[in-house]
Amino acid sequence: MKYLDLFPKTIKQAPAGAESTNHRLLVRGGFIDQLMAGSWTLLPLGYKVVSKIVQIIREEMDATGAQEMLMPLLHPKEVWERSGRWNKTDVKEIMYQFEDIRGREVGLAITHEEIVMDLLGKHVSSYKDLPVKVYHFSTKFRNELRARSGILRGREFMMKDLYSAHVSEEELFKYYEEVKQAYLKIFQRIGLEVRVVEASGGIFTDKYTHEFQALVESGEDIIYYCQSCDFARNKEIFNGKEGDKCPQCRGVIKAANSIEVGNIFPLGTKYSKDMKVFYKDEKGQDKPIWFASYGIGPTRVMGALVEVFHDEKGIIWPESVAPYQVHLVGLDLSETQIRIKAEDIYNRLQTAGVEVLYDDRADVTAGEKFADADLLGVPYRVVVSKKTEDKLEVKKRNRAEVEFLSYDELLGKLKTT
RNA sequence: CGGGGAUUGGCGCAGUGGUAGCGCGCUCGCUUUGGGAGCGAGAGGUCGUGAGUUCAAAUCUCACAUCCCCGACCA
Repeated sequence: MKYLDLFPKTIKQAPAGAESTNHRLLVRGGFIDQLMAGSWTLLPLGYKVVSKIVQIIREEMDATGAQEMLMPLLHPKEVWERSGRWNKTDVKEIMYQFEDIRGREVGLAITHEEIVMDLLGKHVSSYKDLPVKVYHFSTKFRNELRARSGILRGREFMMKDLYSAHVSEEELFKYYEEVKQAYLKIFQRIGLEVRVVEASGGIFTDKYTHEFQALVESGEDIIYYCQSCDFARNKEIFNGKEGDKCPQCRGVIKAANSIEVGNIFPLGTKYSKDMKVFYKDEKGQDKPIWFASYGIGPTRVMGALVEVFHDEKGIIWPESVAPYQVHLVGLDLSETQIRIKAEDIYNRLQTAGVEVLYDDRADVTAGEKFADADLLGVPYRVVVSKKTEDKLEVKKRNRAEVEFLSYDELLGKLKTT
């Protein structure tokens, strides 16, 4: 991509009142744009990052045997009445519910348990039809009392939600563990350090659930975790304080701020019973379906990454989700030979399958180009100029030193990382 | 929904009663080119909305809207 083709341009000043890091940097870099409170456009750069996060999630979901599909966002009241959630106070608070022009009552998707149960009711009749593992990436609408923290808490956001249906509790928890491991792998690939934390189920279940919490100082959640073992609990269900002994291993409990980037819910047979969706076992008897749901918000993950990986100049993307691998900066482009060389490097990198953002602006000073490169946070900055002669000046975004490499040496470096 | 702050050109801001300004950005020209350049010339605003006070309102009063922050709530 040539810089001049990129939409939109970067912005020098952050929007007034934008305090959270992800808000400032993502807006300044042209990754996202705010339409109204809690409602964001993913601009081309932001969409690229989210797409990479989505692809990593997709690969790991598929690896568990789950199948991708796509469900509607406009839901009839009736399907939500079957679970009893349409009129639940805490659901009504966050669900956009309204009448269409014919007076039909509909709601915008806050989650899809009801829709999946409806599907199971139509398509699952025997134990032979189970298990079912389906997921989709789609928009969730939640009318938060207060949208905030940039893209971290919107009223409309992207979510991957996976649903699994099983014949028994044992089968359910076997798969539940498998998904938990898949989630850990996803966050590891994305570069986000997370803790698996016990938490309450909110509007989904009365049982405890597991949250995936990224440890970030600016996070709005507070978790207590053990320094010696994997014990961790959300503040909302932890009766203790920092410095206490771990109930699991007697280690020391620490408190930390965090951002919830994923959540898995072992819902049990509640939805099956509430919505009267059963399967027939080997004896021909109706049995409730064991059900679970699993969510990750790719847009929130992008925001969390910025909260974790940045410095005073801008974003520092992990390589697995960066919008480009190389930010090629051409300086002294008024000199024909240098322009030819820069374009040549650009073309060769692209042919080699490297994603390159090429700053080909001729009327902009070096300082401005470097500032943009730092802001956008692409992992490798490669400079072609008078000074670089027959080499390329390569600098990693997260390091201070530069090195002068040949094209082949650069390519080798990119391939090995 | 409670508390606080804000709303003036595309963005960031100044302007405490007398007919609106700065920086950045944008357009044109010239000069520049290793850390957000210089000079010159331009374009661009019924000052969030509505009502009120006043000879006169961006400025004072009231109401509303929107955005941001804190709280309650939450992927």
